[in-house]
Amino acid sequence: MPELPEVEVVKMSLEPRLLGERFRSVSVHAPALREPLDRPALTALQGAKVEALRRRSKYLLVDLDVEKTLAVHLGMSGRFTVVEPSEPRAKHEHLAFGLGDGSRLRLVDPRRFGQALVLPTRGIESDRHFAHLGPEPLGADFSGAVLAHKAEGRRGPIKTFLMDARVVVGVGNIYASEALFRAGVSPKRSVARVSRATWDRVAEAVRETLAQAIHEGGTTLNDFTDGEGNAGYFQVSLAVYGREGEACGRCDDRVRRLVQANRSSYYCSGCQR
DNA sequence: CGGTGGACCTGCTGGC
DNA sequence: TGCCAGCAGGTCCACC
Repeated sequence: MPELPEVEVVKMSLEPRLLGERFRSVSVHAPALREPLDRPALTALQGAKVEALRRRSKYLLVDLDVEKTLAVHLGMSGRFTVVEPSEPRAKHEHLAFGLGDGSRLRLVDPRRFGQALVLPTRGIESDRHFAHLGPEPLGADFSGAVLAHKAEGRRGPIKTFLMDARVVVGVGNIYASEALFRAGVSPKRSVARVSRATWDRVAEAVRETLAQAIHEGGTTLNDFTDGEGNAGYFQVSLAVYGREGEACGRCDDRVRRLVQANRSSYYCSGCQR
């Protein structure tokens, strides 16, 4: 489900709802997501007040007034939403925080690839989950020059390269295909054969694709929603992802699918070289 | 050393 | 209708 745009959309939608709220209660229902949940650390957040919401990579960061940050990763199937008090516990509701009016902030994640970590707010960047991460694609530290530099001495296809969080964070399987279509670059192209000017085009395409997806509320393929349960609509704007066999909107070719590093890539061989 | 394949999990869809 | 294979938005790690 969630790549950078989806996490950003969840963050923005939860912000007005959570800022200044206190966690009146904490319920931990699952022993583990990707990692075992730290039940004592999570339950110790009872009474803490939300001071800020941030995003780093695909992690949603909830800064609390006890010098702790709740870091939530949605994995493939996670949903982090506020629901009414009357809403019954969902089948895969692994974690929930009671709020002042009786509603609750809950993490539902059927596949359990997500994470919920309690980390010290100060120095969170040096935590093992964050230390290796590359630049934010929508930040000032990301550019064609950075991509060109990181590609030096590397081999392999550009699509896999863009999905490497050490290179740039937040670009997952959907937006890697979409950005490469926008840039007119084949997902099969070796990073060793990309010119400096093309790296600039790729960096720009990544930025534009992600920014547009955020603007359109993220991509809802199956069940993604923001923090209030609203679906996104970028799926309507997808040019190639999930469109194998359909006509390319830009030339007379048809969209093809191939598998790279065990993931489906979608592209148009007519306009992507 | 870097890149790929498999593993982790549940649920849905399509073919027989 | 049932069963099974294949696939799904992420990430880590063993193995070439």
